[in-house]
Amino acid sequence: MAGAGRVLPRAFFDRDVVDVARDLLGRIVESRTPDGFVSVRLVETEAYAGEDDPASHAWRGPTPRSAVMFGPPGRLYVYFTYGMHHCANVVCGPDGIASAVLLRAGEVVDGVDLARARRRPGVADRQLASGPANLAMCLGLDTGGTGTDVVAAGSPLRLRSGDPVPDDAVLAGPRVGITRAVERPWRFRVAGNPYVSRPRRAGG
DNA sequence: ATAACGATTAGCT
DNA sequence: GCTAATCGTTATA
Repeated sequence: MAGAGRVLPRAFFDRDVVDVARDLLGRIVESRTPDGFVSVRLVETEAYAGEDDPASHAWRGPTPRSAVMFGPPGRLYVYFTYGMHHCANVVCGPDGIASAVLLRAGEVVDGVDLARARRRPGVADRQLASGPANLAMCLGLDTGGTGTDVVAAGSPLRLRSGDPVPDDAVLAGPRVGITRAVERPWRFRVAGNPYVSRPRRAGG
């Protein structure tokens, strides 16, 4: 919204996915749907580096589900998992290189009422978007959002420049919920921020 | 056609 | 810390 800065250009996403994941902290994701507007300040992300990354959905080449990851940067990849959850990624790197950043957590800064309505009743505000599935829920995203161009004018989901987080305020640690390539420290979060996905030890 | 499992979460011990 | 919930995707036959 006003004050959230300019819409991030496609070139922002057309870079090394690890750099993009770190640089997305402090940026604003905004969702505009028929039922309203919600915006979230990102505080936690993860990088997935495509065919070279055993933890990535793109690891063994394109499938119907992961096809969008192999396309141009700036598109959404929303997948359904555990029979009940949706998680949202933004495709990064040049066309043909399947990498993406998983949006893991954030602070709802606008449209809090709508975000609350999309979550179970009674959820604390600091937990509204704490976790990738919770964040996707706040934004009203499901697999139908896959392919959305977050750079296009009038897109229902866009990213704005917000206030970038300086490197010395960023913690890097292992990614969550994966069993392969666990050692790659490609989860990034804002140090000491209360809106990160559920309480974890510092440095983790 | 079928089986195994997952980039999770909430609730309970 | 442990586990049920729940179904699309993927691999295998």
